[in-house]
Amino acid sequence: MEKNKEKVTAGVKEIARLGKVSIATVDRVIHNRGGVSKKTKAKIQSIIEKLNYQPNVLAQRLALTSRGTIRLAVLLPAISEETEFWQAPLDGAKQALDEIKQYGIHIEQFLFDQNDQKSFSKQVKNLIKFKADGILFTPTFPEESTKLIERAEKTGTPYVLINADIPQTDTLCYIGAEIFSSGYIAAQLVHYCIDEKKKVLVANIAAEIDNNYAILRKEEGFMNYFKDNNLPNEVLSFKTTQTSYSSVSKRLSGLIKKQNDIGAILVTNSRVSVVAKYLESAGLKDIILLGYDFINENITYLKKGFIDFLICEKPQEQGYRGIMALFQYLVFSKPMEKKYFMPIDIITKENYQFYRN
Amino acid sequence: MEKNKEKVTAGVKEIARLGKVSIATVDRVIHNRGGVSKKTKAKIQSIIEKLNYQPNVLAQRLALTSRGTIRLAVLLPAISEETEFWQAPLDGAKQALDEIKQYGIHIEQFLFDQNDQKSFSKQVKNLIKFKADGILFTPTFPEESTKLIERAEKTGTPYVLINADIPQTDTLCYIGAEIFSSGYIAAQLVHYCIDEKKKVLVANIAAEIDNNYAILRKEEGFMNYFKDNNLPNEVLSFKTTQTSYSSVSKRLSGLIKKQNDIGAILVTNSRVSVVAKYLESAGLKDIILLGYDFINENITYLKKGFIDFLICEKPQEQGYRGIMALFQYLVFSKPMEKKYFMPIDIITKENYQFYRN
DNA sequence: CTGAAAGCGCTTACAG
DNA sequence: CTGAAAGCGCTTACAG
Repeated sequence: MEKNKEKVTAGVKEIARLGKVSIATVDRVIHNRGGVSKKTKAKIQSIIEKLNYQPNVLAQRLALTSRGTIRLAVLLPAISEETEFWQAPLDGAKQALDEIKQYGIHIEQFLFDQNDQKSFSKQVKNLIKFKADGILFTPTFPEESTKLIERAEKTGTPYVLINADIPQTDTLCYIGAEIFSSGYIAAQLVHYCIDEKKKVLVANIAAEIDNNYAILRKEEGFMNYFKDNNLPNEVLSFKTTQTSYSSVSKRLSGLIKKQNDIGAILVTNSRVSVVAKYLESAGLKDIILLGYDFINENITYLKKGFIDFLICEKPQEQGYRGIMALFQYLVFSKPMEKKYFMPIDIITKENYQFYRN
Repeated sequence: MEKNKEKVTAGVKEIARLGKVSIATVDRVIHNRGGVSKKTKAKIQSIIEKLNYQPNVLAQRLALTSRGTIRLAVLLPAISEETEFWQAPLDGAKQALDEIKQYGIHIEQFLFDQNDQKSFSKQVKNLIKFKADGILFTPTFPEESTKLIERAEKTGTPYVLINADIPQTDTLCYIGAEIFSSGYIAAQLVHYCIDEKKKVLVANIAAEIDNNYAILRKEEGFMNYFKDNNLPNEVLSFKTTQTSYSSVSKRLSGLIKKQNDIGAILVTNSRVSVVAKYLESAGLKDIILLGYDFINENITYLKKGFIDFLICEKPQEQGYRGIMALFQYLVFSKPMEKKYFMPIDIITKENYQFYRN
């Protein structure tokens, strides 16, 4: 390999030489640590600017290695029979950990039952006992989450919300989709796929609905598309807190028998596979079915042709970015972005095999 | 911040201590550099395994900083009036450079006119003169590209192809979409959006078509979807090497007057905005229009509703990943993936604002 | 075949 | 307010 020997960037040493000071002083100026005379500070700053100095991140990190472990807490729903969705953010967090564990990062998991508020509260308590340096979580239960946030702000602990934000709250950092849009675009797809005379069914299948901001907001986005575009399609609503297949299929079949002109069904969360299973058993191939999340059961029905579109928001990347944001913030004081909106991906039978969660 | 002082991972020093050798010897064993007695080597290896030693990448890189500059060459089409598409991979390469320039990486650009084979050949010559340590390029002209590859393989220079592969050639590393699928999925969308009685038009608008593998392969994918699914839609073909608006619009309007039942048009590359402009001027709002690439002109017509779907394959990320792969390969001997398929993204009016190229 | 020492660019006690 | 020195974990001449 042919190589040059010239330096690409000047370092603290060079700045110190030009400024006729020690590198310790240069470091003080760079990081505004104080204890430097105005005159020296100005001189060094001007040199830094002239040289367009860029710190060597490698060396920075290396020098900090000995500082001890940083403890991050992850508070997310456990995966359940109902859905494996939450595996993805956890995988993302682990992937991040692999990249940064060398720098003394430790992650502790606090998993709760997403249908049980008490289990959430309990894990919040454990988390507080753990005294994390940073927190990654999803606000499944808004009230308890708000308490956690208040506590974190009091102790100055940085935190990142993923997957869903808390409405009307000024959270430190949210990484996830703009949920309204994520419902809105589902409606656009329906609009492309069905006739104006057909009816549309919105199905909310979750143990907890009224308190579930993500579901409500998605539905809102969905309905608004029809309003905004003056579409004449009749939109029906279907809600159930009984998420088992037997219960859902029974209620669905009753509804579909009454309403004969349903052209499309949107399931507002990852439980779309339950509906797909019903459509398969009932032989209803012509209804366009849309839902959320790239999980195995859903992919199965996507392949079979019973699910037509899955909308996904890279949950794994959300976990990954969340941990990385905390890391960068804690180690390099890098400010966190208030809102980092993930892309809203459209997955079909023909592109799912290339998708990266 | 609460912190632990315990080490997460043992380093070479600890291994040296346990093995009663110097760290230089440990290093020799780790990297198989030779010059170590069998006995010592075995001893050290067993310690390394027992400790599950993971090298500190930071320190590795830092120690290599002084080794001099690595020179990477980027060979891509220049952006032109015709299309700004190639800005994205270049931006990606620059983004990668920002992250790694501290480690002595230099990038030289060789831009050519994608409608002029001679300009490609000329830049290949310049590139060879440059004596790059690694090459990132797109094989716009397959024959010349093959020559470049042969030369690179002879000199042992690693190279990465982006955006399009060379068919039937065993290239070292390809980063981009599976192009056939990228046409196939366009057909799926058409299938969802139009009636069986409607006709479909495939438009190839490019100065060079017969030699353009990407366009041909996309069209193949598109046609195959209709075949595979026994769709009755008549598929018409439209080809022109005159890419200007005046020429395209004239020919299109002639064709559309003759064929009155066109329900959808697919443009096989980024020139879809030209067709959109025509549809706008002709007031043809009901024709579904699909094309490729997230570029400004296309987004404009997406917003206006004349383009319905854009299919994108993250060109910026392709450039980014390409440079990173070369960097990792040259600096850390990390083997390159033979094929890294990008996701095939579907962009509409309602999700484009969250897209990350 | 092996080791002592210098260096990568930064941060951090510590001394003055 | 300022500087000399040690250290982060690794690599690399150089000496033996």
